Amino acid sequence: MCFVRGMLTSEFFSRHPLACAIDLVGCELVWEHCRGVVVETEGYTALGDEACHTFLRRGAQRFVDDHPPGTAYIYLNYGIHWLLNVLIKGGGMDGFVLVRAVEPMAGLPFMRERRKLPKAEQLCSGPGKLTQAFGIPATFHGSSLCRDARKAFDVGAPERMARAVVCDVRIGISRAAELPWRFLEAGSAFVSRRPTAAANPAQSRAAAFARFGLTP
DNA sequence: ACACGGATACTA
DNA sequence: AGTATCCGTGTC
Repeated sequence: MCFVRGMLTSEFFSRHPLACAIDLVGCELVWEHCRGVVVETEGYTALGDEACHTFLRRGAQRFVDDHPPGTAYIYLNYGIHWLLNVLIKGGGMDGFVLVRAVEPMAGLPFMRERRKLPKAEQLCSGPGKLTQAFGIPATFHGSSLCRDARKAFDVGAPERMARAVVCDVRIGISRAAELPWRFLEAGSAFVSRRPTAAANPAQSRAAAFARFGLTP
């Protein structure tokens, strides 16, 4: 994958879900006046992953069938929090990437107004927090993140993309929770939960790909 | 430690 | 219509 500064296209989301989850770390999430670097993601595969919505929710598989890669999959969790996922499709294995944490870069006054909290480290340090901070509405569910540059993912700055990545187990799920499919920017203070440093050493993006047998 | 809260997909 | 489950957050 060749990284050129600019909005990510459907091509980016037409690879293995874990490859997309790794490469989204360091990219920027853009939503109107708000912008931030993605520092934590989780990968979910439509097949062989009991934690993926396609495993129990009939509508989820229909969603995969009916939408192109790069479509936003937004759902309500615990009756309170809206969680932003991206549909990954067309790369041999379909699935989703859950955006779990973002380091705010622009639009912080808007985020503080919606979050009612002052500390920048906690504005977007969780999947429910970031959708609230960015003001991403549930009505965007089913819309493409590849169509409008004001509501999209951008490739991050080179120095940001060069930072090490940490692989850790996924968080907050009861099924298939042991899979190390959570990816964090090494050393980030903006993640939802810090990884256990000893068991999960930081590694290069290429090394993370190699760990899962992925090809760039 | 616990309360909060609603969509989805079951059973009947 | 009733029940079980769910990829979380804030406050106690």
